[in-house]
Parts: sequence; structure tokens; C-alpha cells
Amino acid sequence: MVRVRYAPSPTGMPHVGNIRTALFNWVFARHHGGKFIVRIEDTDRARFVEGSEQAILSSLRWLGLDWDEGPEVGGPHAPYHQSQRLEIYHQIAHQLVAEGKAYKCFCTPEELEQMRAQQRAQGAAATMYDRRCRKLTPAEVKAREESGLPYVIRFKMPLEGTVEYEDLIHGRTVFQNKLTDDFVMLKSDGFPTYHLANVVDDHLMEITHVMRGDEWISSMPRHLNLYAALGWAPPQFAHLPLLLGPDRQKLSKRHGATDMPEFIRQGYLSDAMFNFLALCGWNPGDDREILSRAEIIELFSIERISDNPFIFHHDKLLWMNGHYIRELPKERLVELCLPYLQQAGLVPQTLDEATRAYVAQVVPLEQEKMKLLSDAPRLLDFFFTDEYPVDEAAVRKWYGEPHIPQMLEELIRRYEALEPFTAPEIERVTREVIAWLGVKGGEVIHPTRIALSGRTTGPSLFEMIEALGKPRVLQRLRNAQKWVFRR
RNA sequence: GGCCCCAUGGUCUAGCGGUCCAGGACGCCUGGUUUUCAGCCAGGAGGACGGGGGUUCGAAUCCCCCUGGGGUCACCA
Repeated sequence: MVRVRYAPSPTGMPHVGNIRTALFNWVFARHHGGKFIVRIEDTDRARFVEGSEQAILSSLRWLGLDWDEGPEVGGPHAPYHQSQRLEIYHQIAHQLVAEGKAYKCFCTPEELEQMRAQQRAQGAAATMYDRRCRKLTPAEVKAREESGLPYVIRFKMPLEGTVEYEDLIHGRTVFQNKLTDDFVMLKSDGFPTYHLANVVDDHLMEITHVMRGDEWISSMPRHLNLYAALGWAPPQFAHLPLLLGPDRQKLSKRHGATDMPEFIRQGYLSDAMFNFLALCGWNPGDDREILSRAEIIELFSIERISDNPFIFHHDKLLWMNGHYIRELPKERLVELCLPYLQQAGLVPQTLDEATRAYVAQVVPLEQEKMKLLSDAPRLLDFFFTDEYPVDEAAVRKWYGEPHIPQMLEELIRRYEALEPFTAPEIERVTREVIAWLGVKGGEVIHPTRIALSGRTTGPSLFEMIEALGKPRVLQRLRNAQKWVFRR
């Protein structure tokens, strides 16, 4: 039985890279009919951010990543918050001390910093704990303990030899033990470090495969030696390629949106995000890129995970989101865009039937142009308000033309009398005006569009006119007459 | 700097010794469709696969070195 886990720490908004890791684990579990476990690694009180756990969990839910065990759902290995498992880590850490595989260290942070500074000054290749407390005699330890000195528990790394493992993505990797120092397992506040808590919980929760970011590879000697010291068989490891920004540096805020709540706010679709994230380091092996959750689950395999870093470019995500928006049923699109229109103040929070119908009529007109749901207000504002931006250059270009006054007058006259006021009818009479004026279609269509929406681009004109409705159209055309007069 | 990871067009990626004068997608450009934009359709530019050595009848594909990029060296994860 495959059992994988996603183990975020609630230290901020969930980062895309992190969610990508969650997604790979989830897909892997679903592919194998295994279990997906969420475990909250809240062992750093200093970096704890209130509300971030909720943001993480809701991001998972938004993407459709449900968990079989974890917060809110419980499970056979509860609790799933490491802060509630302190006794376990304590017990194990002290057991290792008793077995001579770990030791208490009384060095203060200041002492350690001084030590590192000295090492750096001496040109050390890497700073390393010099193991001074490893050499303490039992009597010395006892004395310090009795005088109430705080201590951490450090793991005794082997001084020689190597550890190796077979990474499911990178293959066999070997490390020399002497290059890793005696790392802290249990902090002086009684909380475990990642290394201890992670290893202990992965074992206790019977995790079979650990899929995490490449930045953890360098911790493998610690983890491997810990497993060995505990007499436990390590799970399989698969280290995923890192997500980088376009400048090849670790993806961060200056590269644009990086946290999931922000992507959601911007109006990315869950399906698009899922699809894109799945392709961040994985591919199905053929040319397909648009893939459903079901297809991804079916095709997923660790062998097809790339081992080079993935540069996260928003433009492809944006394209994919546009694709998914175009595929949306109209009703769904309307439903998804509504909150954005409301937030922009274009549509009231509580709407009557007429407004609802109007929104439903108008939103699909710009469906193929939308890349983000948040594009809706910008694209559709003129349908809801008279306070929309006007392209002055376009007005200047068209409203100096000699046929405009007549055109407006004629349009107003015919539209006013037109019944029913529908796109085909509107097109028919508009074409009559074009013929009557003896101008090209565009010479009427463009200035009319400007008169009605303030811009040169927009939905198909006749449908737009029908949707706007006769009163609004007539009013805006009359308004345009005033502009012409003013020239 | 030590250790580790990585290396196919701007980006993602297919390729796992010959079927590759390297395929697809995004982006970019051109043309078509059209009342505009977008979309859609068609086409195009752009890489001799980071460099150098090997192995082999034959290498983008295997090996080595170099170079470049990244990760990591915390009582953070």
C-alpha cells in the first residue's frame, strides 16, 4: 500500500512550489490507490504564522487534493500536528541519548555564532559544529544540567564512512558522513527539528515514499543515519526539481504571484492550475499538455519526472488558463465571474432576476478574450456603468469624419424604431445605414463601438448592442452627438 | 569555498545508440477568417542538442574532464 504525505509548515502563505509537491504526492497516491496524508509540521514557533494552516488546507481543497488522513479528517496515526506529538520526539531523542547515539549540548546560540565566525575567519569551507559537547564527561553533563542550563539534543553523526540511497529521480547518491555535523534533533524549547520529527513521523505513519523538493537532498545523510540509528528501514525517496523564477533564482515574490491564495484571487481556474502544476517537472511522455485530473492520475509515474529545475513562466500558465476559461460552460463562467464584477462595484451584492439575467447575457460575450477571471471587470465595465474609460485617441480619430453626424442621427432614428431589438435586426438596420451613407462597414462600426463602449475593441458589435439594450444605446449615441458638436 | 544536484531553441519538454539534417507546446513574426480585439486555421523565424575528450561502424542519447547554473552548509523548514 502506497502511503505518501504532504508535510507543510504553517509559516506563511502556501507557495506554488510547495503546492506542486502536494499535488505530485496526491497524484501518486491516487494513481496507486494509496493514501495521501497531510501532516502539519508546526515545530517552529518563531516562524509560525496565524492563519497559514487554513490557507494551506483551503488551497489543497481548491485544487481538489483531498487527504485520507490529517487535520480535520483525523486518522489512525493522529494527531497530525507535530506540536501535539512532542512526547514522542522527546522519548525518542532521549532514548538515543541513553543509547549513546545522541548527546546533550549546552552551547548557547552566541557561542555557536562565535564558533562559526571564527571558522569563517579561518577560511573554513563550511561551518560545522565542532562537537565540543560531544566530548563532555557524564559528570560535566550532570553538573550543567543541575545548574539549570538549557540544552539541545544533538545526533552523533558517524565520524567516517558513507551513506547512500537510490533516489527514484536522481539515482544512486553517496555522501560522506564526516561532512555533516552533529545536527540538533531536539531544540532547547522541547520542540523537535525537522530532521527528527520528519523521520519519526514518516516511520510511525508508515510512509512508503517521500516526495519533496530537491533542496532536501543535502539533508539525506542526516535522515539516513537517523533511520539507521533508530533501526528503521527508510522509505523510498524522490526529490523533485525545484521551481525557479525566470532569472533562475529560487521562485519568490519579485517574480510575480507565488502563493496559491494570490493565484486564486487573480482568477486562475482550479483545473488549469492543476494541469499546469502537474506539468511542472512531469510530462506524460507524448505531446499532450491539456490533461484532465483523471488523465494525469492515470498517466502519472515517477519515472517521467524530470530531474532538471523548472523555470516558472507565468505566460504559459496564463495561456492555459485562457484555454480552460474558453472551455467553460457559459453558466459556470458567469458564476465564476460574478464575484469579480461585484468586487469591482459593477454589480450589486444582492441581485434581482433582471440583473442576474443581464450578467448571464453579457459575461459570455468576452469569454474567449479572458485569460483570468479577474479580467471580467475590465472587459465588461461599460455594460454596467457609464463611468468607463474612454479611448480619447480613438475618439479624435473617428469623430472628425464628415459622415459621423449623419451616421449618429440615422442610427438613433432606426434603432429607436427597431423592434425586436435583437442582434440580427440590429445588424440589418445598421447595414442599411452603411449602404445609405455609402461608406465602408468599418466606418460605421468602429465609431459606433466607440460611442457605445468608449473603445475600439470589444465583443461582436451587434450582440453588444442587443445586450446593452435600446435605452442605454440611444442614450450613448445621443451623448456622442454632443461630442461631435463640441468639436 | 566543501558537498550534492542539473545541463536539448527565450521558456517547458519529447528523445533513453541508428527511424533526428532533433518533434511538440508557450512566447514571437506572417498570412487567412472577421465589424474590432480575442479566438480559430495555416505558415515562419529561432537549437547542429554548453565546451572538450573518449567508447562505438554509428551519440543529443554511454563514460570522463571542463564550464555554467542551482541547492545546501541554523536550536528554519
